[in-house]
Amino acid sequence: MKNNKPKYKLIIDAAVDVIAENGYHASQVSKIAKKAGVADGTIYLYFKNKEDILVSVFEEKMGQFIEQIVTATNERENASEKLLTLIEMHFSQLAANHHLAIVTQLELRQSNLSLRQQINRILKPYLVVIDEIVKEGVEEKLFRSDIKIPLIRQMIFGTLDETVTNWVMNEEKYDLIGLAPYVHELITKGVSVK
Amino acid sequence: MKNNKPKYKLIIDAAVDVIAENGYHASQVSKIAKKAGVADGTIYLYFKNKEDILVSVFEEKMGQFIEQIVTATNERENASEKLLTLIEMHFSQLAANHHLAIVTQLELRQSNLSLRQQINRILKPYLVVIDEIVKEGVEEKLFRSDIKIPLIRQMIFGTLDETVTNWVMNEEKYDLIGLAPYVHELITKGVSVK
Amino acid sequence: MKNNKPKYKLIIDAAVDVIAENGYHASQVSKIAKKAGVADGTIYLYFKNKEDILVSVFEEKMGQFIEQIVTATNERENASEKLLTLIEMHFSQLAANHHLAIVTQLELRQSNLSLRQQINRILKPYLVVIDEIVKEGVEEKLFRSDIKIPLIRQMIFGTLDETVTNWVMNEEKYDLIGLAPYVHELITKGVSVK
Amino acid sequence: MKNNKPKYKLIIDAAVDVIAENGYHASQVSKIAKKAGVADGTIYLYFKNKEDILVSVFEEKMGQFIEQIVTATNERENASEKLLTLIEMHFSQLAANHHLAIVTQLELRQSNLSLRQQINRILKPYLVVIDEIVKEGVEEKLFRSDIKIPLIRQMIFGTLDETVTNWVMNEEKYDLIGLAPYVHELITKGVSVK
DNA sequence: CATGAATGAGCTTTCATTCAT
DNA sequence: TATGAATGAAAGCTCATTCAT
Repeated sequence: MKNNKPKYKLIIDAAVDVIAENGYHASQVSKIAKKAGVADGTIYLYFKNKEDILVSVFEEKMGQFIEQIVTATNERENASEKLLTLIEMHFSQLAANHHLAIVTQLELRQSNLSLRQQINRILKPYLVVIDEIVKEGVEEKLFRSDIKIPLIRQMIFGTLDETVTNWVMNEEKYDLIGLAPYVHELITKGVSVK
Repeated sequence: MKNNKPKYKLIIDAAVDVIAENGYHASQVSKIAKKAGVADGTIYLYFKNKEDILVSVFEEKMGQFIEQIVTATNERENASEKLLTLIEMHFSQLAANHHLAIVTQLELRQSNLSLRQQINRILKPYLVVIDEIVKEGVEEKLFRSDIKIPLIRQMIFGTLDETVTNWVMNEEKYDLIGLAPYVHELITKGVSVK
Repeated sequence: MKNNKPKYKLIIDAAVDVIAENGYHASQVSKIAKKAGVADGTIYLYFKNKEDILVSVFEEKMGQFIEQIVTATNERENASEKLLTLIEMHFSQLAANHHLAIVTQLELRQSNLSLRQQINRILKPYLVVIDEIVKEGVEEKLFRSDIKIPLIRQMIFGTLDETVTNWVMNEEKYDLIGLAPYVHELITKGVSVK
Repeated sequence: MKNNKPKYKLIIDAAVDVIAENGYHASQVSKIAKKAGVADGTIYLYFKNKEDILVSVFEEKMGQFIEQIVTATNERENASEKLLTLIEMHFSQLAANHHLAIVTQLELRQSNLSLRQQINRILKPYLVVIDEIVKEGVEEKLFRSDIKIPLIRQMIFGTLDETVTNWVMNEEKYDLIGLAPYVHELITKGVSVK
C-alpha cells in the first residue's frame, strides 16, 4: 500500500519535523526530501527554492492556526471574551504541537530579511484579527480609546509571543494553557492594583 | 597617529557595524577583521570562534545597556516611576544607536540554539532588573500580587521587545521614545477602561 | 487544425531554434520538447539521447546544405567556376538562415570529443565535394598538382569557415555573399601579386 | 624539498594537462586542484572562477606563443619570408606541445559566448601580427592590394587553424611542420597553376 | 505512440579556522 | 602578539533520463 498523500503536503510535514529536530540551519534540503520519502529534485517541482519551503510551511500552518482562532473567537459575545479565547487558542494550539511550537518560536526567527518579511506578510492576518478584537472592545466601551490600536496590538502580541517563547525555552515544563486567564487579566487590567 | 584602542574592543565595535550593515549571515570573519584593521588570524587570539565574537558583542553592549538602566531607575522613588524610566531608557538607547537596534532586534535572533542560549544568559540580568522592579511594586502595594512575577515580567519584556522590533521593521520612521508613556500606561493599567 | 509534421522533424526544427536562441549549454531537452510541442519523454522515442538530437540536427541540415551545393556546382563547366559556386552557395545558405549559421559556426563546436567526431563524419561528404572539385581542376590543368589535395581542401574549407565565423561573430553586419568573388580570387590566385 | 613554483603557475599548468586529458567538460575544479597539488579553495585565491582559469590558461600560453612568433618573424627580411616563418612557428609550437594543441584546437572552442569573446580578445594580437605582415607585403608590392586585408588575414588564419585541427583530429599521425612550405606556397600563389 | 512526474547523481564556490613565519 | 595564505568540508540546485499510466 503506497502513500497517497500529495507530495506537496508530504514535503511540508517533513519540513516541520526536520526543522524542529535539527534546527533551521541544519535542515538540508536532502534531509527534508529523505524524511518526505521523495528525491531531492522532487522538492523543486513543488517549491522554488529552500526558502520557499520554509515560507510555505509557515503559510500552511499559520493559515490553519488563524482559522481556528477566528472560528473560536466568533462564537464569543464581547471583546474581552474574544481576547480570552484568542489567548487560550494561541497557547493550546502551540502546546498541542511540540514541533510547530519550536519552529514558530525559535527556528523561523533565524532567517534573513527577505524571509522575515515574507513571514511578516503571513503573520499579518493574525495581527488584523487582534486589531479587530481591540476595535470591537473600544466600540463596546470595554477597551480604552486613548491609546493607538497598533500599540495595544503590540502589547498583546508581544506578551503572548514572549510567554510562549519562554515556555518553549524552558522545555515546555509547565502548563502553558493554564496561564491564559492570568495573561488575559494582565492584558486587560494591567499590573497595577485595582 | 595609530589607533591605540585595544584590539579586543576594536573587533567588538567592528563586529557591530559589520553585522548591522551586512546582516548576520553576510558577516564573515574576514570582513570583521578588515573593518577592525587586524588580520583574520588575530581575531582568534581574542575570540574562541565566530560565535564567541557574537556572544561577546551582545555581552559588551548589553552590559552597558543594563548598567545605564539600573543607574537611571535607582534614581526613581517608586516602582511605577522606575518602570517608566526603564521603558524610556530601553527605547532611547536603541533609538540612539541604529546599528545596535538592528543587531539586537533582527540579526542576533538568526542564530542557532547554542548561541540563543548564551544570549538568554546575557539577557538574564535585565530580566532580573524587571523582576526586582515588579517585586518592589508588589511590596509597595502598587502592583498586583495575584499573578506570578515571571508572567508579569514576560508581559513587560514582550511588550517592549515587540514594540521595538516593529519600530525597526518599519524602518524607524516614527518616534519610538514618544511611545514610552503610552506603553507604561498600557502595562500598568491594561487595555480595559478604568 | 493541428500540426501534421512528423514529430521527428518537429523536434529537429525546434532544436535548431532553441540552440540558436539559447546557446548550446542552455538548450535543455525540456526546452526543445516544449518548443516542439511534445512531451519530454517523446523525445526519447525518436532520439537515443540528447547528443543524438544534436547530431541529427547537423546531419539533417548539413544534408540539405551539401545537396544544394552539389546540385549547383554540377551546373558549372569547370573547376574554377564550380569553386566559385561552392563559395557563393556556402555563404548564401548560411546568410539566409541566421539560426543555422549560429548553430554551425558557434554552438555545435562546444561539444565533447564524441560529438565532434560524429560532426566530422557528417561533414565528410562536404569535404569530399571540395576534394572532387580540386581533383577535377587538377585534371583540367587549372589547379596545381604539386601539393596534396587534402592540404588544398584544408585551405579552402579553413578559409570559408573562418570567414563565416568572423561574419557571425561580427553580428552579421556586413555582406557575406559579396565577399565570395574576393575569397575565390584569394584561393585561386593567392596573396602574391601576379 | 617542497615545490617552490608560485601557485598561480602550478594551477595554470595543471589546468592545461587536466583539460587535455579529460576534455573541457570533465575538467572539474577539484581535478585541477588535485593535479596542481593545492586545495580546491586555493584556486579561488588566484582565479575569480572556473572560467577565469580557462581564460588565464589561454592568455598565458597564447602570450608566449605570439611572442615567439613576433621575435622570429622580426628576423626575416620581407613579408613573404615572414609569413613562412609565422607558419613554421605556428605549426612547430603546437607540434611541440601535444596538450596545448588539444586545448587550443579542441577544448577551448567548447565554450559559451562570454568565454569565446574573451578568447577572441586574447587572440587579437596574433591577428594583428598577421595583418601587419600582410600590410608590409602590400607596401613591398609583394602582396596584392585589391583585396581587403581582413579577408586575407581570414584566409591565412583559417588555413593554418584548419590544418592544425585536422592534424590534431588525425591523432597527430603525420608531420605537421613539414607542411609549412606547402601551406605557404598555397597562401601566396593560390591553387591555380602559375 | 505519447505523456510528464519523478529521479538522483553531480559540481562550483564559500568561509571558518589553522599554522608557519 | 600578529599575520594572511592555505585549507577542505559542505550544500543547494539542475537536468538528462526513466517508466507507470
